Amino acid sequence: MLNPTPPVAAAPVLPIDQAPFSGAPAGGAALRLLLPGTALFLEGLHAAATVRILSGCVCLHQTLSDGRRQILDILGPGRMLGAALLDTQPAGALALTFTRLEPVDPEREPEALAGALRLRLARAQAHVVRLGRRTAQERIAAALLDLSGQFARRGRGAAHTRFTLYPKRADLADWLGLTVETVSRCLNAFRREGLIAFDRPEIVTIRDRAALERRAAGGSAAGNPSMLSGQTGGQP
Amino acid sequence: MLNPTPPVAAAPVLPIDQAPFSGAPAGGAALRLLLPGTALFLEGLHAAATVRILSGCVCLHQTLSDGRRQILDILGPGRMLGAALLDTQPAGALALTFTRLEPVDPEREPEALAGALRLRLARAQAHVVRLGRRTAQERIAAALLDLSGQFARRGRGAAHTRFTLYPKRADLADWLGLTVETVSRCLNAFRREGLIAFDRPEIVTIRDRAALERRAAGGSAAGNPSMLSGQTGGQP
DNA sequence: CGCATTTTTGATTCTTATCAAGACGAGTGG
DNA sequence: CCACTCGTCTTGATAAGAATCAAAAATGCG
Repeated sequence: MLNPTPPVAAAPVLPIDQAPFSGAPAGGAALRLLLPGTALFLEGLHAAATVRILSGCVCLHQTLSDGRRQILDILGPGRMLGAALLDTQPAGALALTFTRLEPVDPEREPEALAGALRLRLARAQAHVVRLGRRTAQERIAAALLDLSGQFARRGRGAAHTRFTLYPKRADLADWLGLTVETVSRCLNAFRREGLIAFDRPEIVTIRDRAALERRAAGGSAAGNPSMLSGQTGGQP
Repeated sequence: MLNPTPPVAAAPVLPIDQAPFSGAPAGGAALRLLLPGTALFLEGLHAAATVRILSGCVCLHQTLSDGRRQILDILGPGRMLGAALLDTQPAGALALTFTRLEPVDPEREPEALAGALRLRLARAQAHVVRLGRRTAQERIAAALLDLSGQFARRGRGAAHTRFTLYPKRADLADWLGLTVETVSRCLNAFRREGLIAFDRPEIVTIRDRAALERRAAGGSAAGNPSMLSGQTGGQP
């Protein structure tokens, strides 16, 4: 079990409040725009830095001693990031696309911070469930549902089923404990079966959400209609 | 991927403040003693109930729609359990041995509660790392180190290396996303190699902690000395 | 266009789940 | 005390799933 994902073509590692492309919007508080691939240096982060994602996508990850990388969570708009949400473990964050951040003052909204912490825990536990004794297809199906919840913009009325899959195949692999090849095979299997559709690998459409949910819950191709599991989060 | 663990020979499911064998110790606050196999009903738990484990062992678990069970965490003395630490997900707790609980007043020690929440998150993330793309032996090795940290009573001076493995093989399997057979095979492989020792399956001695740490970090039998990973928690 | 990255597909190997059955221990009842 | 049962643990044989190895398409960029 090896073959660490080759070191990401790393953008410069920056302390969280020196991210590139800073802007100063109306309110006076600094807004930040991150380039895809920008790494936020969160390990020895000083206390007060907490931000909220306005748009884009960030992954939280941990690099293991043997070079393997484990992505802990993938965060979309509305989710928070920073000191209090950071644990003792060495961890880092990486922008997966152009991402806008907004500073959060923990004094002004302590509730939001506590809520974010609970959300992180709930999602971490949901992810444990996704990883424990589940097949590759179950994991991928659950991941697609999770990400669609975070990144599909819901029109009023019916939910849009098309969304941008910001994490690349390698990111999904590192998140779900699989290999790039397996991720690709599963996605294409789902496409052949008509559960999802995509022309370019990054734009995914969910064609049969119910079937995907069955897959995520352990139902095989021949559907076993049962309650769905997991799926925590979504846009607040 | 199936074969749900057969339904645990379940003890009665009780609201957390009606656990059997209640006692009233000196302080006036109620102490509770749980029998092995006692299930604490945590799903729709009303707000104020929070307890601290004084002795024994409790596992937090989630039962999936298809009957499979995922153990989220295994808690030893000092760890807390209850409302604020409980997430939206349907979850339950199970005493794995005789367990004494002490009620905690969130008003009197809000810090402890916040700390417990952070510890839970840190451990959940560590567990994600354990489950993601790691071999059975790596998972078992990491689990043994974790549990020894929580359950080996440290004499002053050198740490004791013998501890009670409260979770049974089936519990370990449900925790680590493996099967009972694989858990048994790994433990016996470690024993044959002299990393650990046990006469009865429940009393384990760590004979070569450094080697176990290498295994947990991904080193094969032919050791690759590298930094250890994971292992969060321990007795406070 | 040519190069680098990402994605896809195929062939093979390895790990672990699955299926099956035996060993051990503790508790029960004759 | 022993035969019996039940639950747990162990061990073996086989098969399914995913990793690995290898290489070809697709995509994006300078």
